[in-house]
Amino acid sequence: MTTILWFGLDLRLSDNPALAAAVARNQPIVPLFILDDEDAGDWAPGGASRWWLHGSLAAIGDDLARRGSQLVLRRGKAEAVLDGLLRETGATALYWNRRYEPWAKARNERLKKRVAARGVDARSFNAGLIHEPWSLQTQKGEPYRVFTPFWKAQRGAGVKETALPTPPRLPAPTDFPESDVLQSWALRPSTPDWAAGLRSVWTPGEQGAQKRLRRFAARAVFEYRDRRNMLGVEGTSRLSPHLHFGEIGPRQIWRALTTLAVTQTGDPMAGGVDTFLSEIAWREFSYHLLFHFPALTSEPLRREFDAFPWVNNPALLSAWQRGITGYPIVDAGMRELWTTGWMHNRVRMIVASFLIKDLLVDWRQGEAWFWDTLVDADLANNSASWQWVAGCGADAAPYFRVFNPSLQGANFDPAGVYVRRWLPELARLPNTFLHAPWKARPIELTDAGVALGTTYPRPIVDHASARDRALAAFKTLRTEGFRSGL
DNA sequence: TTTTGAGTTGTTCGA
DNA sequence: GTCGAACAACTCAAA
Repeated sequence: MTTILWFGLDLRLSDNPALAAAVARNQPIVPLFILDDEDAGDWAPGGASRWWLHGSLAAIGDDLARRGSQLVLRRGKAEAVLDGLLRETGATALYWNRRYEPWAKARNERLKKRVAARGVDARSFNAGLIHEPWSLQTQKGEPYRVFTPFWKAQRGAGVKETALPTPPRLPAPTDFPESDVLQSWALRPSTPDWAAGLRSVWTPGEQGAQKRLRRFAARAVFEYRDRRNMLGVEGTSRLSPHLHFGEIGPRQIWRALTTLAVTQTGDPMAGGVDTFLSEIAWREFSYHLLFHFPALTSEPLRREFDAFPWVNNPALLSAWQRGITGYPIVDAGMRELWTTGWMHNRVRMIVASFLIKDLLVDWRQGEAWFWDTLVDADLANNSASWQWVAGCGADAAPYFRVFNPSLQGANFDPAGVYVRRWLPELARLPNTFLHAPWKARPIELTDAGVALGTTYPRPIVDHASARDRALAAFKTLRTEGFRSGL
């Protein structure tokens, strides 16, 4: 009467519906994780995500062991792995929390039918979203295409479900099935080991997630509205990778912050809570879009962008990736990404705008780079956000919104803390020129130890003319409307 | 059915 | 230095 509990992007024991349902069944549980790269195809986790996944699996493995259980690791196509394991264990139930990536959704629906046909109680639950993508809809019964009405609907609906407790023990089978050794999956880099910067910043796993939440709730959330765009301070939650892997759920965050705000002020949305939860809602909106418009990952939602004259220039793309564009705020961001697997949200917009509008490089190239380098790489968020900046997505940025990198730097990093942290070669430049070194006089560069073109690059494009070029290119588009959902 | 108000994150220009 | 307008036109959501 064994239950197989199949983990995915829900690597936590608290408030985990599939786990709670398995425990309630009161039969032996076999916890399982499948490394299903083949199923995921192009969207198998990238390098930074794999590093995180290793840590997260190790953490939940330990948590399960402390509760008398054991995480079973298998690799391959999920349907084949599950066929085998159902046979090995004679399990009569298979529970998991839902995923929404198009490849996973299709696979799991197929799998559920197949397994259920054999008499196995196959059930899926919601651990990853506040509301299922099909449960929020406009009055006409259609998916939302604009964020604000979506957010109003979501806020109005709130979080009804109460938190599910962490089970103190999981009933164990007499024997656990064989498991791969985590190390053998080689999810972490070895030669070269580029993960030192990641290790110094992040603690994958449920406990790391709870710690981040506590830290954010203790202080930063109440200043979130004012400080989230300040690059020199830690004004954001840094919960994104934990959320992606489901080490914490959005409902847990919602409950924790609204409860805190009520206690302190009587208003559940007080201070920065409303602003922060609207960012959580952006994540939900991205999933909403991905669910209803699965082409989101690789095709512009607005059809007219099919004809956009993107520039295929590997040298420009490479300069952007390596953080040698000559625009300090862009280069600082790209190096923060490379070093830590994460980038401040404001800077993500700046570098994305630069790639798309200043370099006219196809947004999908940026999407792919982020996919490989971000520890929080998330198919819904990544796709929706790149489309948003490119102007081809839902509720997209107007075409004339072109970020000026030196102005953005001056506005959001006025003291140069962020740029100096990631570009030490510019550290001695005075603030006046830090975000536009090409404007400094030779003597000022020399004094700061900067040799443009040698120790730090000259700008690879002139922003003013690049802006004009982008505006001209975007103007050629004629509205053709939304890509069909199917 | 028709109408209406609104739509995450910006920049530049000219008064 | 500061401020408002212009940068398009369209689509979405709801009344």
